[in-house]
Amino acid sequence: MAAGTKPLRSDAARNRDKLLVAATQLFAERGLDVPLEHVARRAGVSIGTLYNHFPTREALLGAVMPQRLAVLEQITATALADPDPWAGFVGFLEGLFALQSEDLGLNEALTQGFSLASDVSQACHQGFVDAQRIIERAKAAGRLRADFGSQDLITLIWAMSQVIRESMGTAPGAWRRCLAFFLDGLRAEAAHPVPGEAAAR
Amino acid sequence: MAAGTKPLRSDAARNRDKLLVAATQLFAERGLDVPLEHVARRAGVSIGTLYNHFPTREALLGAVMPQRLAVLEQITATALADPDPWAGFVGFLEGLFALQSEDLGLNEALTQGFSLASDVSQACHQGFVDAQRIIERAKAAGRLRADFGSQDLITLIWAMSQVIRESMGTAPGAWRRCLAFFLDGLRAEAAHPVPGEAAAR
DNA sequence: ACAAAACTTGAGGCAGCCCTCGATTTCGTA
DNA sequence: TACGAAATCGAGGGCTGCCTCAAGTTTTGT
Repeated sequence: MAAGTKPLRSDAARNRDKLLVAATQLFAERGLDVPLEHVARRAGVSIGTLYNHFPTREALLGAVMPQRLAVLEQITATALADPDPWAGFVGFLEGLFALQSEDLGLNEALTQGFSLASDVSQACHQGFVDAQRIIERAKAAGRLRADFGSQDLITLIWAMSQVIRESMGTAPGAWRRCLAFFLDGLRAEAAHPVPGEAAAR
Repeated sequence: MAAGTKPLRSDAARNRDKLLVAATQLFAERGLDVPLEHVARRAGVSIGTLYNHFPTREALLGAVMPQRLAVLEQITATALADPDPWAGFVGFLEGLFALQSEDLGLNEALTQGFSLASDVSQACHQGFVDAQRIIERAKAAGRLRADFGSQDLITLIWAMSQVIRESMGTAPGAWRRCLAFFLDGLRAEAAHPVPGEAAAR
């Protein structure tokens, strides 16, 4: 597709694909810190080959994560299409966290978020632009409390990511209960004055 | 005090103290995974000596953390002494999280919580027994939502711990805003029906 | 002042993970 | 088929952190 890069030799293309598949699986199962040797082994390829295709871990991440993050776009679109802005907002969060509960790597990527490879960080930022529209719409409808900003969404993601990680093994789905509590505090009618303006960054 | 253990030679006792001080500092600064070599170095002692006194990392944690966790008892007592049960509940949470924001090791210990050395886990469990009374009192007063259980407190700790860790560097204190949102969802009058019964464990 | 007991020391072995590079194999083409 | 370029392989060197133990040092009681 892209003209910039020369076509790979057939075996090289095959190996690259096997590496992407293995990396996608292992990042999802074990998180972003999985040893690259494990990725190579699952791909049935030597560690040297892995480094041939992806000279750094970030390069591999950059090839794998954007695909996974793209699923979020679908969720965002569905949320914006919902006639009820509040239901859209809630649906967005549930979709986002459900995704995180199936993919530890995605969970970690969204937590550490923007400090990662430019590809990943790029995709994250784009996602947040869209998310902002969901937030604004729910606020405009008078359902989401007015003092909830997009930095608060990031904070919420930090919080829920951890809940998801901790409960993954013993009680998957427990995060839904936590989210329900949190949402009750985000309704406009629940709002009490809050200290300090939205956090930094 | 305890009769079980023989008195240490004076230099040994001195070194043990230096190790405890160094460990307390470094756990607080760098978290529970800090290399034990660093602890030994800060104590001005060789790594072998550290292992003499504390044969495992858990032993060192067991000697350091209970002291830190004891601070919580004071906070709990203050909370229970508050004439307003809701204010006591809120004060307890604010005290707990303020403590966590000053001590990364304590933060991690409370997150990983019960899977640690028996000493630490012991102290955690005791703390939760007390916390339960704070919760019950606030519920009885009709201020805390009735479906909030002590497992939900653990979940809340998971959530807030992460928020604290992530915002430590850039925006210390940002967690207060998040907590305020969450508290607005915990008031009795904010409660909407919530899915599933309290999570496992 | 001395010897035995208590304690300290730090080099060194182990393990996991990172990454490189020269030898070898495979592919595409003429 | 045979050749050169492209790609693969995996042993090995580097690093960090864990933990041990034989040799050396300090304290203590007499």
